[in-house]
Amino acid sequence: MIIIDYKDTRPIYEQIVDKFQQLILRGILKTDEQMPSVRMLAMELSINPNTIQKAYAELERQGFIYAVKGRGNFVAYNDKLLEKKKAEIRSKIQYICQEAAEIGIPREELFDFMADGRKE
Amino acid sequence: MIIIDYKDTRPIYEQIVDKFQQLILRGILKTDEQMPSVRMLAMELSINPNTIQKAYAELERQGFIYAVKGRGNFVAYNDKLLEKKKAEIRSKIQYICQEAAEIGIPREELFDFMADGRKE
Amino acid sequence: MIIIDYKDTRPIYEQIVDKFQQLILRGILKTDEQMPSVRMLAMELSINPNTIQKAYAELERQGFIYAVKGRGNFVAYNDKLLEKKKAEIRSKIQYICQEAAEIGIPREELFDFMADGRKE
Amino acid sequence: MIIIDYKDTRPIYEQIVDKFQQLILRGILKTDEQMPSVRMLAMELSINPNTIQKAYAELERQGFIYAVKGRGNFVAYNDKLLEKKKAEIRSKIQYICQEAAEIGIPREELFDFMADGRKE
DNA sequence: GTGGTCTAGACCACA
DNA sequence: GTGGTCTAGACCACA
Repeated sequence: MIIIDYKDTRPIYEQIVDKFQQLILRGILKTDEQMPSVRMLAMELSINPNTIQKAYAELERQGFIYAVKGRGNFVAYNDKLLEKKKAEIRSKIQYICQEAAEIGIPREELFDFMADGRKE
Repeated sequence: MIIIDYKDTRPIYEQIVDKFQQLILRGILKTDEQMPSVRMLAMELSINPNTIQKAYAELERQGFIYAVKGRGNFVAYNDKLLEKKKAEIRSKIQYICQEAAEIGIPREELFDFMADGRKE
Repeated sequence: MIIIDYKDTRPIYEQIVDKFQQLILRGILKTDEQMPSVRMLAMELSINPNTIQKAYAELERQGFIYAVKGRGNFVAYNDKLLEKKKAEIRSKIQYICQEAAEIGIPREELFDFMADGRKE
Repeated sequence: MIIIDYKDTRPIYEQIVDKFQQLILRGILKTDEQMPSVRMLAMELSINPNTIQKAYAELERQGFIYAVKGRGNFVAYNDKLLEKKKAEIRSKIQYICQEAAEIGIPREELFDFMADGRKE
């Protein structure tokens, strides 16, 4: 379910957070479904349990999961999560637009970049 | 000319690199114009000369400036730099598009995000 | 494995880069094998960690290794590296050939120089 | 006669030394001919007289010129200079051959590199 | 004065 | 423990 790309420049915990966000937002992990336990997942991925812990803490902070002491972590999907994630993406896009504007790239070209991506 | 944002999560040297890229790509710094000296800029920004050194080394590696020992650093603008920077931005946009696609955000919405940014 | 020659005029970090390039290109260090950690190697060679850091950053930039935060640096050998290194050597040879041509040394003599080296 | 390339990575004094070596070895500057004065050349090239001084000192050290106090610098060409320069080039070639050998490039390929250069 | 290299050592994020 | 960034400051080559 989760595959870590060690050649990815992003930290491992971030890759895990991203992956679970996708699984939850796309409905592959359903509300109240149990998340894999920290230890199991750490074993499965051969990584440090601390790293999973950090990823889960971040997912909880963002409202994607909730922890029940002694029982584990569970999916906490609700309608607002998608909105949050969208806002995040929106903010990233606008940051790049600004970067482009600062060196004089017209917005039309950015639209083209998006269209290009579709074909690849 | 250069302002460091200590709230920015990016390292200082990277902020400096970005800022000079803009100044050069926008033509504010002209070809063969002398860059501020490592020591002077370090003093002006109250940061360590090594940090400026690192930023300048990166700019040189990317082809934005060239160093002449004992004389200083100079702007090395050439036509391909803008193309390179565009390719970089294009790649970032497509990465985000993919991220959006993975959670089911239609591309039309991304276009809207771009349009929004224009008004702000 | 790595020996620094203090009589060498080249900077230390460059000697380290060269040495690791050799070890990787000759296959002595295999793909995905872990590099010695920055601190360990610094201790072993009795030089400053920053210098190793600089060498590793350069090796990463050239595509010889990749860094994973919190885990270490790993060999990233790929087929193109040898080609790149060859192109570098080719360029050096042609530079010297030109130097020789400028003072009227016939190319045949240069071939002899190469042959001489074989016996030494 | 002398043109400095500020985009050349080599130091200016070295470019000057190289250029005069060529002029002398090719016989364009004849034995006992007077060299341009340090000040004149510095003015002409718009560079620091110290730099010319350093270049001339190096040329003298290598036996290419000799200084007469109060009169100037003069060309000291003799048969051994060409031999010296050849030995220098020979040494550079053999260094590169060794570098190539260390990563397993067969000597035949180096011969090809030389041949290639001829056509370009 | 100008850039480049290096040391010594701190502090942070990540695993 | 591991890499990455940064400071403070020295020393060298070059102009």
